[in-house]
Amino acid sequence: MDNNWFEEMERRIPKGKIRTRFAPSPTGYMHVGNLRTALYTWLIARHGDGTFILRIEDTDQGRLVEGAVDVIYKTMAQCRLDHDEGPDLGGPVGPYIQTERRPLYGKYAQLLIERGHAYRCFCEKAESEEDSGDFGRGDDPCRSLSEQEAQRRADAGEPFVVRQRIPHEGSTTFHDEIFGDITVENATLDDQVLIKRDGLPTYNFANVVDDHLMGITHVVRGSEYLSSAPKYNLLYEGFGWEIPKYVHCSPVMRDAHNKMSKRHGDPSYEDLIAQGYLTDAVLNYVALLGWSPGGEQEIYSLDELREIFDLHGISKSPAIFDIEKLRYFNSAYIRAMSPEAFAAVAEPYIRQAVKNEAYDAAAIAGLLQQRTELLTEIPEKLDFFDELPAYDVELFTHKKSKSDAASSKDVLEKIVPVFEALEAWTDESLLAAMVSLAEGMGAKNAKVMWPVRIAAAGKAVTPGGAVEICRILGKDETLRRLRIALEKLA
RNA sequence: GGCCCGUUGGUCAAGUGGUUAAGACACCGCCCUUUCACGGCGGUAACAUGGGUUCGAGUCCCGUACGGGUCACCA
Repeated sequence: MDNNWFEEMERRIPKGKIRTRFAPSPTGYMHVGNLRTALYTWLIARHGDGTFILRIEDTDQGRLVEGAVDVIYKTMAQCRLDHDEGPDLGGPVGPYIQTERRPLYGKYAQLLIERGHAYRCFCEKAESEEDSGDFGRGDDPCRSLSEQEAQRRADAGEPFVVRQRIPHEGSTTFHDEIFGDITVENATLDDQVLIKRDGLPTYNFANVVDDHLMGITHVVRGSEYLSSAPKYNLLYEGFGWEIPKYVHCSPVMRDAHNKMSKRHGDPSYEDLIAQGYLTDAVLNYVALLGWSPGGEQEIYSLDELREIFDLHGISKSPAIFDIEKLRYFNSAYIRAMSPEAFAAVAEPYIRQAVKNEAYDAAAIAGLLQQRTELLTEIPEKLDFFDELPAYDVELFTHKKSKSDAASSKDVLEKIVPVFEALEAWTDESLLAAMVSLAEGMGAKNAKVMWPVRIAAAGKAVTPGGAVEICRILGKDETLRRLRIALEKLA
């Protein structure tokens, strides 16, 4: 073995700073749990002024998805989870795509074999579940093959896998930042495969080698890997490497029994955006799904999260994804936007419903901002602008303002000439006109406002009141609609 | 089934031996009001369970139940 090569690899490892990595396998789908893992991983690095790395784990040749890596880049960029090293940026410990690191794993596996912590196994691939269960639990005949014999068969071209040699005796304790110390009997661990028959490493082996070689200090991953973690310790011990901090996160669930999944139709990050959710709201909500900063505050910007993030607030138990609460976060984020920013994101949705350019999109956005939870809900709220809907005179009946068909007819007959005479068509002039009519009639404002709004919009629920609706509609269109109402009420 | 892990209101959760067991979403009621919202006020609702330890347990220990994970040449 080339000791210089190993030493050179060790020398390349950056030391001293926090280094974390997000290591997705390219499936073409960024589900919510994935996004949360990426967020926490990024947060740990950024909170500690560390380095955040993107690594692609593509060792499963059977599951490659075209364009999947682009989905990852795009999502990370949209979420502003920037990385410092990765396939696209390079870095001191690359390459950052596992299939491009292929030769490395073989060398480290060989090192383990020489040290007696691994062995070549020439057995046929287990066909049935029963077969696989017993093998590798120490019963694998290849485990006791002499090194000379194994080398001879390998040289003869006989296919093999490399398995980890787990001790039959004793126990292994590993430490997790969230779950604490976990101890298992070595006898319950199997001689897991390290190098597959195709020469590529398994996830478990590639992870250990790459995390070490890339100087990763905090390994963040799903709790489904918890039970294989003790085997990692044995691997680290076999190599004589320092064990990184492990942070296992419980899954994000769709209900009490099932994880969020594409198969069940649960939304990915992209789906949520398409459904009208804001990236910042999604990030904020996801951060709090399974993690708590402790206080009563719930709304946090990415910068604030970076400031306060502490991995010890991560929960041990799974959290159910609640779309209702995400919706609430989304509406809170929308309301907190500047009017200009909201107008900018809302405009495309406004124009889906309002084609008439005479109606100002920014003005309409002003009405919508305080009452929009999802961007995609915008068009349906605006269907009365381009065309007055067909509506029933029953709409003029309103208990609270004591309005009915007769009173509405009376109000509209009186307001039409007032509106006709109005020179300025502004919120102020419209309001003044209607308030003074109400005063003159000895009625509450609502008695006037209700029929005007119904006549102008033709529907019971509108974004904005009579004043705003009339203002945006303009004088001519408003009067036209009020006269139509009078005909209906005649 | 073996091994590992988990369990505070419907949901997210605070809580690290002494609290009237926070807060948020959802839900209900009231108020504000030109509709719907927004906002304000209030309400319903929880420590899975049985034993210990202790003056005292949601907090510590053991059992049970329920749930999840894992037991792949997938990650």
